[in-house]
Amino acid sequence: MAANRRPTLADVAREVGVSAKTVSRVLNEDGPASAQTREQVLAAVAKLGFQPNLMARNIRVGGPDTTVGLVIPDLANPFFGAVARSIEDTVGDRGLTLLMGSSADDPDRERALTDKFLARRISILMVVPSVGADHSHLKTHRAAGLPVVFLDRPGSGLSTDNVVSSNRAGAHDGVAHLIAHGHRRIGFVGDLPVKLYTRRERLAGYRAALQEADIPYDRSLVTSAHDRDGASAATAQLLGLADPPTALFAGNNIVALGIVTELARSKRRDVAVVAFDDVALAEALEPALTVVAQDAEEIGRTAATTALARLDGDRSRARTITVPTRLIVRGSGERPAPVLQGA
Amino acid sequence: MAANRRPTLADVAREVGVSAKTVSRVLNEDGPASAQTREQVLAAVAKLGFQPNLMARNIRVGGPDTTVGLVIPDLANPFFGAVARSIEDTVGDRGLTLLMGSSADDPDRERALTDKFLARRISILMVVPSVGADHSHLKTHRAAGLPVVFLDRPGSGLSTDNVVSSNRAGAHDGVAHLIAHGHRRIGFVGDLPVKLYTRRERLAGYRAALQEADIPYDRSLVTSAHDRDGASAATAQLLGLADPPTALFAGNNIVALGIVTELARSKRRDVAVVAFDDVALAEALEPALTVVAQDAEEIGRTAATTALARLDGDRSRARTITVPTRLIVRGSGERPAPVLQGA
DNA sequence: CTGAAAGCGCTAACAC
DNA sequence: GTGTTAGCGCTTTCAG
Repeated sequence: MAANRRPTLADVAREVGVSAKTVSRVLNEDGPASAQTREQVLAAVAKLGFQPNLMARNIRVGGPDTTVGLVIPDLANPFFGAVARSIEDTVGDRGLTLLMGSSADDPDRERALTDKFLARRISILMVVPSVGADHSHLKTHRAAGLPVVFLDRPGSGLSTDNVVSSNRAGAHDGVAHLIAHGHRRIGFVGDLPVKLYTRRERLAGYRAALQEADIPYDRSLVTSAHDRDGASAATAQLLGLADPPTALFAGNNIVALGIVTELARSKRRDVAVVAFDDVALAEALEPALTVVAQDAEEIGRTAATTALARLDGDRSRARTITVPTRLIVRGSGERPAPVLQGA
Repeated sequence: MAANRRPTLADVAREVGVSAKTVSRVLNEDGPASAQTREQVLAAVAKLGFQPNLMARNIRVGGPDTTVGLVIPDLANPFFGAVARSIEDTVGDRGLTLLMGSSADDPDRERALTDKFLARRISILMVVPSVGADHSHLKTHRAAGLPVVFLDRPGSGLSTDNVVSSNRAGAHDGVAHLIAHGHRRIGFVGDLPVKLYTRRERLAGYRAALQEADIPYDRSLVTSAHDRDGASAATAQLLGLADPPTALFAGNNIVALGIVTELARSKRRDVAVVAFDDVALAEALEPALTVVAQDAEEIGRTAATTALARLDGDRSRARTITVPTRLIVRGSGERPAPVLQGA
C-alpha cells in the first residue's frame, strides 16, 4: 500500500489507448498531436497523477541533468546564502535547479560532494574551493564539456573560470580609510587558515595601504580567527598589547561580528573598525560600522552567466573575473586616534 | 572534442576484458569477485576516470533518488540557512544530498519547485509552505511512500508532519517581558502577509500577553512589513502616532533589522524592543537586543529525523512538533517607559 | 566466481 | 497524426 508504484508513461498510454510515444509527444510538445488525443492524454495524466521521471528522460536524451552543483563552505553564512540566491535566480531562467552542499572548508568533504554531484551528471559545477583541495580530477569533466566555476577563491590544479572579489584593492581602501583618519596602529584580524586565498589577498591589501603611508608593518598586530568567538578573543588579545592598535580591520563578516561583539562587551568605543564584507546590522551600531562591501549578488550572477555561456559553447580562455568591492563609510572608521602623550 | 563522451560501465568492462556486470559487482561490492579482477577493474576505473551514472542506477533500481528536496522562502535569509544546514548535517549521514530552491513565498514558484523535485524522484520533501499554497496534490506521493515535512509553518490540504517554533508562547513571553518592565503601549510589527501562520500565531501571543496584564488591544499599534525597509517605515509610522508606543515587538528577524535600523537612524534610544528570532549583532547593539530566539538547528534536525523515520517505515499518525523558543534577555526590553505626566 | 539477457522509464529515429 | 523499434547506463535474474 505504501509502496504504491508511481504511474509511468506506459500507464498513461494504456489508460488512453495510445502508444507511449504519443503521450511523450503531447507532454513535451514535440511532434504533432490531434486536439482529441491531446485532451485525452492530459486528462489521463491528471487522473493518474502522472509525473514524468526526469532521470529516465535525461538518461535517454544523453544530455546532462538540469541541475547546478554548488559547494559552499557553510549554508548558514549569509554571504554565501546571498551568492547562492543570486546563482539560483540566474540559472533558474534556464530551468536549472540547485544541488547544494556545505564543505565546512574541508577538502575531503568538498571532494565527496563534488563526486556525488558529478555522479548525478550536473550541468554546471560551482565550488568555493577549500584550502588544500586539488581540482585536477575535474579535468576529465571539463574536457567532457562540464562548465566549472570557482567562486570567492580560485581553484587549483585546473585552469578554469574564477569569480572573486577585489580583495586586495578592497582591503587597501578600507585600511587607507583608517589611515586617513589618523590611525597608524591598525590591527588585522584575518580569517583562517592563513593560506586561505581571501586571507592572503586582504592581508596584502592591508600591507599595501600601510606601505603607502610609510607605516611599518608590525607582525604583532596581525592575528587570525576561524569563528566569531575566536575573533573576539583575538580582539581582546590585540587590545591587551603594550602598544595596542587604535583601529582594527576585520578580514571577513564572521570576524567582524566577533570584533564588534568584543568591543561592545568591553565598552571600548575608542577603537575604530572597518570590516571586509557587510553585515546585517552595520548601520544600527554605534558608531555605525564602516565596511568594504562585497557584491554577493553580482558574484553569483557573474559566475552563473559565465557558466551558462560555457554551456552554450563558449570556448574562450578561462578568465578570472574580479567583482569590485565598495567602501561604505558609516562612521566606525572615522574616530580619531586618542591623543598620545608625547604628541 | 568538447563533447567527449564520458566513460560508461561498458567501457571499463571492455578495457579489462570482463562483462559489465562484473564491473558493477566490484563497484557495488555486490556478489563475489576474485582479487585479480577486482584489482584490474579498479585500475581501469581509475585510468578512465569512470564515475557511475547515478541516474541510470536509480532508474534501474526503481528506488527514489538519494536527494532531499527543500523549498525555503529565501536562500539568503540566515534563519532558513541555519535550518538548511542542520537538515544537511542530519540527512548527510544517510548519504542524502540537498536539492534546494527558494519560493519567495510565492505559491506558484513553490509548486513549480516541488514538481521539479518530484520529477527527480527525491527521497524526502521538505517545504516551508507559502501562504495560499495547497498541498493536496502531494497525497499521491505520500501514498507512494514519500515523506513530506512542512517547516516553520504547517502545510494545508494534506495531513503530514509539521515542525514549527513555539510561536505563540514565544511571542507571549517576549511581550510579557516588556510589560514586566512597565510598558503598556507596545507596538507590534509583524511579517506579511497577514494570513501567514507565523504572523497570526505571534500576534496571538502578543494579544494573550496584553490580556493577561489587562492592557486593552489597540489595533492602531499593530502594523506589518514585508521587508527591512518596510519595517523601518512601519516603525516611523508607529512612533509618529499621537499616543505612540514606548516599546516595539518585532515579528521576525527581518522586521527586527528594520526596526533597529530606524531607531538608530532617528536616535530613539528611549524605545524598548524585543524581537522574535535572533539576529547576528544583537549583543553588540546599545542596548543589546533582547530576543525570542528560535532554535533553527533543532528545527532542521527534528524535521530531518522525522522524515528519515518515515523513510524507514514509520507509519504512525502525522505529528506537529513544536520546537521551543527561548527568551534571551540582553537589555533592550528593560528600558523603563518614560515617566508620564500624570504618574 | 562470472556472463547473457532482460528491463527500469523514457525518447530518437524511422516507419506508416 | 501515430506506432514500432531500439537503446541510454545500469542492475536484476538466471545460467553456467
